[in-house]
Amino acid sequence: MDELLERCRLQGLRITDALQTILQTLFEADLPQSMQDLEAHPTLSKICDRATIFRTLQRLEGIGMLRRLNFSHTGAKFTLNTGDMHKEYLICKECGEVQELQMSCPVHALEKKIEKLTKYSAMTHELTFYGLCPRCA
Amino acid sequence: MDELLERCRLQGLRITDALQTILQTLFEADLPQSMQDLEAHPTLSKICDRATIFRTLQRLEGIGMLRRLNFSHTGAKFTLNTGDMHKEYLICKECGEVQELQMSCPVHALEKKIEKLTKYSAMTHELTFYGLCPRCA
DNA sequence: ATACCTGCAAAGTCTTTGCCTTAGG
DNA sequence: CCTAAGGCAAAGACTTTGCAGGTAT
Repeated sequence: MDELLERCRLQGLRITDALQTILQTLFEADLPQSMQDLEAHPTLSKICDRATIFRTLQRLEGIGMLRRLNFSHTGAKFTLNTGDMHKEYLICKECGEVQELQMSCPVHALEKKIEKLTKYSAMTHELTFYGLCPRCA
Repeated sequence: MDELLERCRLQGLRITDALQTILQTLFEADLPQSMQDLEAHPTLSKICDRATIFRTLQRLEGIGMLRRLNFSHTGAKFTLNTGDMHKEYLICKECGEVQELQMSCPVHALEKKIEKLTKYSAMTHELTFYGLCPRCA
């Protein structure tokens, strides 16, 4: 957590209550959070408003600390960017439940290949699985 | 194309001008189309309005004829669902250019495994690559 | 004839901005 | 101090819906 703040500081961000609380929230949440999740967060909702959350997320994404995930149906969600490693998710098409998948990235090597092949740079990818959870099936 | 219409008919959809033109457009377009792309389409824009496009896409997706792709930045796009096969795409983070990737699906087998492991059914996935195209880099 | 479709316009839903104030470094 | 960050309210950008009238089957 302190390390995260340090990274922000080095990138020139000011350490405000909003910033700290947003980082804290994302840090504690084991699943990606949407703007709305954050707006509804008991602590966060008290100390800052929508616009601040929005702009803070924007800044954090800007310095590469956040990964933005674009899930169908549920809209964008954010999660802390922890280096090379990243997780893939499984979403229920019906109720929107998000589940983290335990596996190493199956397309990492492929990504490099595409980078060479297409002359695109700064490659990243998003891999998301969708299905019906047992309850909704 | 006739086969597509036949599938619609069998599913109980009425063969209207809007339906035919939308299918035609998606059929001819080699890349996924967004609501806005379709609204701006010279032919389509003349014969029906936004709401009709929206509802027609909804119906087509409902009977499994469309695949909805949720790309970052650019919003949802649609492409005809051609059986088991599906394509993956590479998007430029800067200008939004969409490029089709020539490869067989690298996570098909994995999908089955996850299906068993998680008890989710009707599994699908979305795999999209993002990068900076040569011009934007 | 009768569901199903459509157009228009309006209501939603989120995301994003402008502008002036506050406060971190 | 000086500039980044925040609050509030309003503008945007799309997506979605209600309702009255049209049309495929």
